[in-house]
Amino acid sequence: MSPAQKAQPESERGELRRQQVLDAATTCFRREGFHGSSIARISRAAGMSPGHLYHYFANKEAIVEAIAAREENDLAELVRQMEQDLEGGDLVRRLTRHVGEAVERNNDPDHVGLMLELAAEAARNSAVAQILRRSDRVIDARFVDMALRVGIPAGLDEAELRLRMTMIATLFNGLAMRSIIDPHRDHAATVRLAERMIRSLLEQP
Amino acid sequence: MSPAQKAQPESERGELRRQQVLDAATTCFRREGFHGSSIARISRAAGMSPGHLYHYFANKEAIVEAIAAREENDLAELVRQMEQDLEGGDLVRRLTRHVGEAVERNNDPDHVGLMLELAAEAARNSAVAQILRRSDRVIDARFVDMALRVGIPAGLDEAELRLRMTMIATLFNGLAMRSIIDPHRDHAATVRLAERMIRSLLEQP
Amino acid sequence: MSPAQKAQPESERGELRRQQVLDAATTCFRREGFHGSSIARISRAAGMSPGHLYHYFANKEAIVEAIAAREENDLAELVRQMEQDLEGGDLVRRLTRHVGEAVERNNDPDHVGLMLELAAEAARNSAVAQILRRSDRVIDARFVDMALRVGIPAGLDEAELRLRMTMIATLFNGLAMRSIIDPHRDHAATVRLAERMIRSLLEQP
Amino acid sequence: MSPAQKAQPESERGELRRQQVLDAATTCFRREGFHGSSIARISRAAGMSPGHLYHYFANKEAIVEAIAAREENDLAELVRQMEQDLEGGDLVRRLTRHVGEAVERNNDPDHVGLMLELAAEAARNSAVAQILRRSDRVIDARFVDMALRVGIPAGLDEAELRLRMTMIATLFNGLAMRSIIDPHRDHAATVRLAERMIRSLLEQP
DNA sequence: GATGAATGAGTTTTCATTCAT
DNA sequence: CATGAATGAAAACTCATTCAT
Repeated sequence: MSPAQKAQPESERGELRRQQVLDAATTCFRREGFHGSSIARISRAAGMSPGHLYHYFANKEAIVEAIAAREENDLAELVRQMEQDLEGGDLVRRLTRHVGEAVERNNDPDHVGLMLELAAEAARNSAVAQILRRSDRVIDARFVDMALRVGIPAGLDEAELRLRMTMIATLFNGLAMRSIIDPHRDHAATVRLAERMIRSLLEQP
Repeated sequence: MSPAQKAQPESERGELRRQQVLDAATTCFRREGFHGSSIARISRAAGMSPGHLYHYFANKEAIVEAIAAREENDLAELVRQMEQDLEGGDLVRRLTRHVGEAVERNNDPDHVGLMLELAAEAARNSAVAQILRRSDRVIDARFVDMALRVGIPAGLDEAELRLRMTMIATLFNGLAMRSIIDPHRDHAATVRLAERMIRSLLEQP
Repeated sequence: MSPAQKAQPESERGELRRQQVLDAATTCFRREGFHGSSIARISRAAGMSPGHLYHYFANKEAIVEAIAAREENDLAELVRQMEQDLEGGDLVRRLTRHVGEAVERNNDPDHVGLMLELAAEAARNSAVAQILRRSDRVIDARFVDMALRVGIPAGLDEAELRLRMTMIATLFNGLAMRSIIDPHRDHAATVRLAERMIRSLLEQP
Repeated sequence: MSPAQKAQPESERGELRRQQVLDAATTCFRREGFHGSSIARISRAAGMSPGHLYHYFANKEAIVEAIAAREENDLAELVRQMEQDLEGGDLVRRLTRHVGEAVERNNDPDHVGLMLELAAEAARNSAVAQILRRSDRVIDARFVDMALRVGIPAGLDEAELRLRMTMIATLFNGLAMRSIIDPHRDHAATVRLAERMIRSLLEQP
């Protein structure tokens, strides 16, 4: 309650608490799924009373939606890494440099679990589906932007690039799903073949 | 009403009722998810009392497991079609002939919804995960069998073939997931690029 | 279906099946209590279908009552042994000769469990209470008869003898209850003190 | 509304509500037994919703256990009376002065009903059995303490005293059970004979 | 006599949500 | 802002009982 703390805009502290809830809920959802995570548990994990949680979210559904909005598209991290990559090279070289990590991310049961949870929810809940769609479009645009900056393979126009990028995203989605069925897959072979498939998408017009 | 007549239909009728439950549950699960489908609803959809449903399944979990076991691997239909395909040609040609239909299947919200539901469940429920893993291994073996009969690309041994086939399965899994986010995707382009990716996996050693 | 079998009085075979149910129910009740034993389980234990069980008993309550009626008073076995005892001696000597066994019976968790189950039921269910009361009176009469034949302690009339005998029964009931709380009690000491208490009831007018 | 004022009543109120549940459950259990008393009924009797009852008890079993813990050993009241008895005299005289009341207590259907219910439960539920055992040991120790203070009969060591005290407890347990079968027994005669049995345990080494 | 499929009310328990403080 | 007591409508599951065969 120091003056400094009080001077902090109300909304800032509120936003912090809101994020606390989302972090707690994310952890719970990963471990137990949406339906396995009660408000009581989430609020306890967030260090707040169940009643107070409703100060920040209208209902449980709103938490799910907020998490869906916050949860990044699978390619987001890949794009970020490519954007920050100073080594250069053409698009394919830049991409393949980070495939290994992307494959690894899609083998992490925590990451994959929440993704599947969200996808399954989106299949039945159009509000969640729209949220995911929106964040997909955002990362899509960012990827294309970056590709245009770096230089896109000869013979591809922007529309075709967009299509091919979508297939890369599709491949990573698939890797996520398969990690459930085949959690001990051969990492090196997976990376090698994923790279090959990506190259096949970008190297020839 | 001879014993023979009576014995047969009795057990058959039980099996029929069991399948009735699974069909009803599948419908419910697609629409509402596992946790959104109450036993009351499922039993009503199956035309039976909730109590009686427990004659056929020990608990809700057992229904989920039975559905997981019944639900075919994504490649199963593809392999079946290739096996029945009389037009011949090498492995790649046979495969690509059916990619269009496979892409279409993975755009069907009903099919995809249940698949995601199962995958999300498997991420937290090892019993379901094992069931999916088992049926994956079965179709895997069948695919390899067929490929060996048809003739596998030069330079690939069986182990490498298996790895590549897994990537094809992965791709279809990815198509399923993306169909949620992007349900109106360009079918023709998707087929074209999927074929290209598959070819990249099988045409070069 | 041989003539001989058919000649058997219907009621005899029926009675046998009835007893089968009671035996099965007794076993179940001992292990799981009345409320823990479902008709399904009892009928399975009796080797008959649940539906058919209702051929012999109107409802579950009727089974409980039949078992209460069949279940002997705690003193019944003691009296039987005394009646068959050829060694002779006066009443006290005859009694004390069998106290050890009676104590042992009241330490058997199976015997005691059913007894308590019946007593607890009787406390809330007057039909069962009356049944227990009736069988108590029967054994009571038998004990007094035997005592009169053997010769009762000087100074006791029949009414007083009856009262004292009741206290002996009470003592055994108490031993049954305590065996739950103190299952590893010192058997020898228990017998010694029980004998002493019984002697105190019968040796002095 | 100072913190101190607020803190105290808060936790006290919770304890009060908890006791409300136990009181309500005790009443229900007496009348209908454990298994005949549904949570719905208990919560209604406690003036609270079924859901809220689970704020105070993890499950029905926990209520049973709490009642078992609260329910005093049969001798507890007797020992209390003897401790407060200012008239003095030796152990036997002190004891016999309160036998009448103890017999009466063991004729009260409410008291006896719950006791039998607990005993029957303990016969199949080791958690409950242990609780009863523990409270038995406590009162046991208190009885022996008191006896040592008052002076124990010549010729008895502490171990033997404990054994005999156990037989007194056994006798009262027996009186409880018999009160179900023979609710209209002759009170005076019962007291007279119970005293005699107790005296036989304590007057001669 | 005998079966076991079928019912539906009832059980314990959980949980999102509200509200007095 | 914050608590947590309180609700009541579900949920999964059980079971005595009935009845067509």
